[in-house]
Amino acid sequence: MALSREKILSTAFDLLKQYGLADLSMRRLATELEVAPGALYYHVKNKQQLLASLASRMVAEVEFRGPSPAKALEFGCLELFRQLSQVREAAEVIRLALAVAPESLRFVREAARLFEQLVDEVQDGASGGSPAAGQLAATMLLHVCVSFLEEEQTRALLAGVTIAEQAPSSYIAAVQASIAGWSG
Amino acid sequence: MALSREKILSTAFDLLKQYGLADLSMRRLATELEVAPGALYYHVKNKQQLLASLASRMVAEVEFRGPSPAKALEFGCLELFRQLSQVREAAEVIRLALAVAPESLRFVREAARLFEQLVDEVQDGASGGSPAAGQLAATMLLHVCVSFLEEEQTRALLAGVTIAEQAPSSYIAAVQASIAGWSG
DNA sequence: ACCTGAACACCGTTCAAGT
DNA sequence: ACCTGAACACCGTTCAAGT
Repeated sequence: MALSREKILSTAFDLLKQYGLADLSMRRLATELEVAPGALYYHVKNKQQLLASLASRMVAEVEFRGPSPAKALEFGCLELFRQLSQVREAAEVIRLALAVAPESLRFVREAARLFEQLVDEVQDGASGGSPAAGQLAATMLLHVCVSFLEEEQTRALLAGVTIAEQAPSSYIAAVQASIAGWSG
Repeated sequence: MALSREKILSTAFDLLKQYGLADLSMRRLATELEVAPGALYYHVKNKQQLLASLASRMVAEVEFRGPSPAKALEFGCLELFRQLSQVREAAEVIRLALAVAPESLRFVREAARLFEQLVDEVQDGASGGSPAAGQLAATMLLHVCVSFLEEEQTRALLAGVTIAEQAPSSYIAAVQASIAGWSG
């Protein structure tokens, strides 16, 4: 089968899950795909862009559902934890994308929208929270989520146990604090 | 002058400030110090430990002062911004230390103590917030601070301007939200 | 005790040349 | 259009040998 951007991305994802970020090199990826290193650069611009695309894919399926903006945000964060818990070094990859192009992440766009609704609701005038503030809150929330996820993953690694898919109470507390702090 | 751990650390700090993390390699550092690369390993265990020590030094002088725990925390975060604003890639270096050994950072220990006081105050019984919760809140706060600092630094870099030492309102809002969310 | 020289096992990226 | 081969300019870390 010929090389393709899609094939590169999915193999990179497998490598990340199995061996971690340190072993996800362009050369290792090329070896895995049985091509020369240079071949990759015909399909992706560079390693940074590849990792940003990987981040998008990692959070692409997270959905926000709930009776209120606050509940939907909380739900989305729990979904996020479930989907990233088994992905080694998910935090670093997400942060890279957050630094380079936050709006490229569906999670950020959705969460920003919900934060704006949340502020509208609390202030219950209609003038509305500014979109900039919404995006700020959304990136903060994602930063908090991945930081706590990372802490749990590190803990699990050191303890030699597999991490639960269900987010621990400390994670939930941090998420609720972040949401509450923003809508107060 | 003979090589020493101290000299290595301060030169590494200079390199970080001037050229950024990507150019802070063990080999570059050795060249700057006019020694062979291997010489460094007589004084530091490895690059990771060197960066963790650098992180400690970067936040060592931040002090928390104010009439209440909440105000002191806010003050400390503003101090943090001032002290890190001119340090390129401060965020990445701090996060590394947070992942490896959070309690090695004075900032985390102090903030944890203040969060415990804060919770005691609000609940105004004396039984006390657990130390684990305090440290959790402290690491979250530091994660939020460096994430927002990073965002400002990136923005300034793209705009081609030098970042202000005074924290912007978005930073202050994020800090207040984090503190408020935890004491609610 | 402290440092050098040299090696080992890697990196990301580019680019002429081939098919 | 797509890929190889080979190079360029680097990495972190180790370790025998020297002073």
